[in-house]
Parts: sequence; structure tokens; C-alpha cells
Amino acid sequence: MRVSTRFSDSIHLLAFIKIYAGAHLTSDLIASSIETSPVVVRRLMGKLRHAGLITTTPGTAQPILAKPLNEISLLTVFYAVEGDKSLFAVDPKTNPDCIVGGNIQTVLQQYYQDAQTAAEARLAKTSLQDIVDNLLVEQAKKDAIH
Amino acid sequence: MRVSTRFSDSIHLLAFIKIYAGAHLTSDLIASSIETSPVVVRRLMGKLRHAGLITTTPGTAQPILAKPLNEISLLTVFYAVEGDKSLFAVDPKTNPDCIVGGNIQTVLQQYYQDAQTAAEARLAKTSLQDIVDNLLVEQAKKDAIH
DNA sequence: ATCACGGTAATTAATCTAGTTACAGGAAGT
DNA sequence: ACTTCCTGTAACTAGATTAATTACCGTGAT
Repeated sequence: MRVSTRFSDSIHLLAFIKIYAGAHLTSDLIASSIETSPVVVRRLMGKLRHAGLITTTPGTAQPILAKPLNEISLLTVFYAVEGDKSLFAVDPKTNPDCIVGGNIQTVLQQYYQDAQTAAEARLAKTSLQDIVDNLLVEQAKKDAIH
Repeated sequence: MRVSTRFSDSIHLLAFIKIYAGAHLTSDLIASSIETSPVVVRRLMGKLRHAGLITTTPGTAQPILAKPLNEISLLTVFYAVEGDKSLFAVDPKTNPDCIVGGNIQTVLQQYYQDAQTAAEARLAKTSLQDIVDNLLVEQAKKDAIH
């Protein structure tokens, strides 16, 4: 199953808006940082807007963060762009006339949910502000070398 | 970002071998429980064999569990069939000449790893014997009703 | 009015999964 | 030996998902 980069790109996008708040933030400029197309950026912004994380005005650049970044967790972003999609997939079509095939979904579902909840709890602990702070630290490390 | 049903099907397969140990365990029979094709079953068995979870003899039915099921965790099965594939995908191609694009992979990687480790820790806590026990309980519930 | 944008739909290309077909070879009964 | 029932794999196909692209409409500022 192919892995989506929407989640990573959305975090990228939000961090970019924060860090380059002074620039003329067009979808074109943001796309050049993510190295994707402006349409992809606008699609992501659409999902983030629906989730109430940013506000935008049609026809005008400059998306605005709707909340302070320390109030937005990675989990919030994940839900915004990926919905409540599950990390582990149950095979929905198995033989119901079999002890295994007839009950496996019920049994696996709970363990999968536990694992996913554990992962989500970690994502909930990290805010976008943490990401921005880390980005600046990493950049400072690079600058120190050169 | 979603795990294929190989993981679920492999758990199914191993549980089936245990529960129906008395039957003539051909890949055809197992496939009829998973509702897939015998070839898919044999492919999965190949991975499980390489991981040392079962032994098989070419030309002969009856795969054999290489260890007691309480010594095989869900995480072991996950690694056997999915490798160390990550649940969250970093976007590898971003603009290096940008504070965000140039450092985002490094930063996200650690948080993603934390989240994945948390999920894996949960998977490691559950053994295939737990799954089998639960399957039998669920089946008993059904039988009690009818 | 023009120009620079965002919003969104439709299409395409690449990739992954699972199902299928095909076939070589092992094991066991006759 | 021969036949039959299997496993082990490779090759191919169909479907689903993702991201990139093309295209077009509408908005807002100058």
C-alpha cells in the first residue's frame, strides 16, 4: 500500500507559513519549498481550512494560521488530512463459516485499535511549535558549520 | 500509509494452522478460510518460513509452527511480512535551500519513529496465542446464542 | 479592466496490492 | 515407474491510491 506524504507535506506547509510569515505566501512559493505543484498545495490548504487550522481568502495570497502553533498537535494535522483512516487494515472478506474467518475481524480490530491509539498518543504530544523549534535548531546547526 | 492485509492474513493463516492442526492443511484449504487464492497463501507462507515461524515441505501439505504461539508476537509477524516499513512517510524530496525543506525530514523522522515505536510496543505485547484464545472465545459466544 | 491569485474538477502516470495463470519439481500411494 | 496431490515461484492483469498536471471559474487589488 503506497504511503501518502500528505501528512508530512501538511506539517511542512504549516511550519512554512509560520517561519516565512513575512514573505508573500502564494501557493506557488509554498510549492517551491515542498517541491510539488501549487495545485497540490492548494488542495492541502483546502483540507486544513476545513479543519479550522488556517483561514484563506480566495484571490489573495497569505494564508493565516487560525490558532497558535502550540495549540495544534501533529495528531490534529493527521486527522485533518488523513481522516480517521486506520494504520492497520483488517481483511474484511473471510469465510464466516470458520472459527478463524468468522471471528478474526472482531479480534484483530481491538488490538489494531490499541496500537493505533498508542501511536496517536505520541502524535498528540507533539505540537507544530515543537516542529518549528526543531527546524530552527537544525538550521542553526548547519549555519554554525559553514 | 496503510498496511496491507498481508499482516492480517498472516495472523489468520498462523491461527488457522493452530486451530485446525488436525485437518489436512493444504494451501487450498487455508485459502478457503481467508477467501483468497492458494497462491497468495503460499506466498505468505514463504515469508513466514523465511522468518523462521513455520516449516514446510515442498510437495507436501501440513505446514508446521516452528515455535509455540505464545512465543510469537504480532510484531514478529508484522516484521516477517511487512519488513521494517514505516507507518508514516517522510516526503524525501523538498527544497534544501529552505529552512523548512532543508530540515523537515530530520525533524519529522524522530517523531514518526517515536509514534511507530509506541505502536510496535503494543503489537509486541500480544502473542498469537492471545489471538487464538480470543478467536475461540468469540466463537463460543456465537455458539451460545444458537 | 487587468492581473495575480485561490478553489476545484478532470485527467494522467506511477506505484502497490492481490488475484490469476502457468509451470517446475517434491512426496507418497498405486 | 506412473500418477496424483501438493508446494514454490515467476509472470501477468486488474483495481486502488497518490501526486502531478491541465484547465477553468471566481475573487480581490491596482
